[in-house]
Amino acid sequence: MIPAHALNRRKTPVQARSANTVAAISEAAIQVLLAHGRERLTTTRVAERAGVSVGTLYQYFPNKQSLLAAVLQEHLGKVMKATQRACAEHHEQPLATMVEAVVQAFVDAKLQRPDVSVALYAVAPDLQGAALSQRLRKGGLAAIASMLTTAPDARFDDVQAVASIVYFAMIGVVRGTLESGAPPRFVRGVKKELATLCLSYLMAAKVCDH
Amino acid sequence: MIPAHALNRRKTPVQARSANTVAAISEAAIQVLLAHGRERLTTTRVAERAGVSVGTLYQYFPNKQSLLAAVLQEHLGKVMKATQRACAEHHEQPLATMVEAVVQAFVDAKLQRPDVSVALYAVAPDLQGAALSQRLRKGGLAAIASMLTTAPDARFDDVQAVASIVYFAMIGVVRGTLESGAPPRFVRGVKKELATLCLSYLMAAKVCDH
Amino acid sequence: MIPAHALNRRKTPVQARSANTVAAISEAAIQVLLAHGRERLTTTRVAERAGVSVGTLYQYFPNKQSLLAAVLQEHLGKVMKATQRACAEHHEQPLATMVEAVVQAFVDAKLQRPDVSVALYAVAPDLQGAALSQRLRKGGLAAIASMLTTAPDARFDDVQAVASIVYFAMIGVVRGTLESGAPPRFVRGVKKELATLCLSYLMAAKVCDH
Amino acid sequence: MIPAHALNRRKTPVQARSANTVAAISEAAIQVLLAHGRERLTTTRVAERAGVSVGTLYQYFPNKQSLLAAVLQEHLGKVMKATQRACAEHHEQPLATMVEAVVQAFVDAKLQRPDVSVALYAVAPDLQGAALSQRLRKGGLAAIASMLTTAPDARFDDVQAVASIVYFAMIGVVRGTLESGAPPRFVRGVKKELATLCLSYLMAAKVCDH
DNA sequence: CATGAATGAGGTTTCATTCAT
DNA sequence: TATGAATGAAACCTCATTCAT
Repeated sequence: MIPAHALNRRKTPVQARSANTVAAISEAAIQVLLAHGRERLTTTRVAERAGVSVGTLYQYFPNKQSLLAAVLQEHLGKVMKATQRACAEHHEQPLATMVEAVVQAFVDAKLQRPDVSVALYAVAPDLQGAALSQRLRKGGLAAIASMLTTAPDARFDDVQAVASIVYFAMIGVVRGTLESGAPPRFVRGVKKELATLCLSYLMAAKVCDH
Repeated sequence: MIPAHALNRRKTPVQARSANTVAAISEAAIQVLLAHGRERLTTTRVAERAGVSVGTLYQYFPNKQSLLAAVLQEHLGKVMKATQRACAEHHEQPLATMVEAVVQAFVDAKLQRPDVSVALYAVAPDLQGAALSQRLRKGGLAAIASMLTTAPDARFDDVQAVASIVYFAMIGVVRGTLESGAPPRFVRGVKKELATLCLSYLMAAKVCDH
Repeated sequence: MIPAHALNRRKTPVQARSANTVAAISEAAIQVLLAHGRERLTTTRVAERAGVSVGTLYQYFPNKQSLLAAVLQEHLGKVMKATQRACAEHHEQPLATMVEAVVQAFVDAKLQRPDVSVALYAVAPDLQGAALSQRLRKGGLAAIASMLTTAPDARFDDVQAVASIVYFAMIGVVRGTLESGAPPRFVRGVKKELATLCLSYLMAAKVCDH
Repeated sequence: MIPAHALNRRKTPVQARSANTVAAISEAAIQVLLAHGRERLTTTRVAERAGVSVGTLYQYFPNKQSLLAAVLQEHLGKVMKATQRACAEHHEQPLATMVEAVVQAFVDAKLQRPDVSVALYAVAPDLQGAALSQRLRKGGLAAIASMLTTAPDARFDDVQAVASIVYFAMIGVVRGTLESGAPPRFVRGVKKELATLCLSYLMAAKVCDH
């Protein structure tokens, strides 16, 4: 419906004032999402919360979708970046080290703002958001797969497949736990289990002669 | 906003004709969801697709939410039922058997209508849907936990925690795979990996003296 | 911008009630145009004036443009029909008779609702309206040209060209007179001059040997 | 709504720089009109196209209407001036000479920028524009009427009426031809026909005893 | 003088829901 | 019971205009 390019921001803030405004709007979007839920997130409400007028909002975001996309992008982007960094930094390490590092990075990133994570689960499916999620998923997957290839103590028949199992399991466990309403503190405790889950699977899945 | 009881159906279809109508509407809702996406699912469109008038739709569902809730309920309910049955039927079996049975049941149920599964991911977050998902999640979790308790070859410190890891991992892997756009056929192939994932975790997590 | 098909009406009124509603809306559009001018013609105002809600308006017209197009179509259509009929009914007549008949028909049709004519001059240029005007112009032109071909007392080198001069002159004179704010009564008096204008031109333009 | 005096320009450009700016803005308005159409002509877009900021635009024009009025004024003014000059210069000439001169002047002026002529047809009706058109029309009419009075070879019962017929016919033919999408070159060819139209009418309309 | 970020009234359009037929 | 015309609140978005920098 909405052409893809319509999701980009309208103007890059040049003056300091603008930069603030844009940040305020993004943050307001999250606040409204948390306070009112996806259905009741309206551009007017977001602008109001950000302390600007609707018109201002539309100076920076061509439409509602693009605003949500930006917010989603920012959040999921951070998580993916963290994951990718962890992967990159642990090439050639033993499986156990890899797993622990990635799980740690992923969970910590998600828990940076647990409420936002949960709220955004509801936003992602919105049409264009799907494509975005897709892209980010691919990025994470690729990073994990390429890391696994370098493991000195394991070799896999189909790294892609193995990586996706691990990745999706990780995502699923964190999401499930968060959505269960568990306090972030508790979620953090899940890290150990998650590491066990991934590591034991990888050990079981690796080609045996190592 | 909408009181919980308003999500129930308006009248129980007593005549055969009514039952058909209700079924047609539910199915139409799914079709519209698939064809137009959540945002463009309107009661009028659903009614039209079902071959009835909006008025008729509102005879059976007090509001749009209740319609979506019913659809979601039906689908997720089936999956949960299948999972629960598998659990119940494999009490007191060795871990390996348990895991295989549950994974099999869960995945098969989800793949009954893979497109619908994917489409419904977008519907679930809608306010009341969250509560519904919550309930269904709890049901699945309880069934798995209680099954695991009876395993002759394993004992767990915190079955609840272990069960939720397994359950969420399962959900995550299936969801991730489906959303990646993988063909159902491929998803079926994931069953083996999923069983490995769960089983190896359970073996690693069990209290050691067995 | 707006695809052409989006200018058609949304549903054909089946019940008597609907037919009334549609008529009321069209008429209201004209009233608002006369009372407030093109710039201040809003769908809300039209609906209000028609005594229905905006929603109702949009049941019959997919957008504002289509409403205006319908009104324009109706008015200009009538004028063109009248012109075409006059042409058809005076094939093979002497030039003088032809001219008088056509001028008479055209002016009378326009003066049926002089205020509407004037108001609609402002509406026509709106993007899609241009195409519509174009079509109607072509219709009138063709009718006149084909009539002129049958004149027993004249032959023309380029009937198309001659016809368009006559037609445009007619349109221009009526429009100019109406826009000058002359009372309809006066405009009617212009008919004689208009006939003279057209006839003397045709006599001067015809190939001489008649 | 807008008081008439608000249509005047805000400051008279005294410095050369200002004069350039004003010209650039006017020209930009035309460009935008041609490229985007009346509906999508916005002050921001005009300013952008002119290479200045909106603020600057508002330094010279108190509001959008005044900008359009200025553009219209400029264009129609030229046409009227040309017409008036031709009239003034051919007092006391034979009818045929008069007609040829005026037609020539009018058409040439209009064809100076045919695209602009067409585009401006859409702008004229905008509320205040009507008054402007009115004024200009009157000017042209008066010039023609007063010229006709001096014709040595003709006398008219009602010069005003005769002049308006001629004038409106001229306007109508040129407008109709331009709006038909005919290339300017072709329109130029119409001049001869137009002269015939006007002259033969005047001959027929004059009081006979000459 | 020029800039362009900010404003916010107001326009178009949608859609869940009702109710007379 | 079924219908579908009617409703109108409320959403999204635009754009003329101002004013602090």
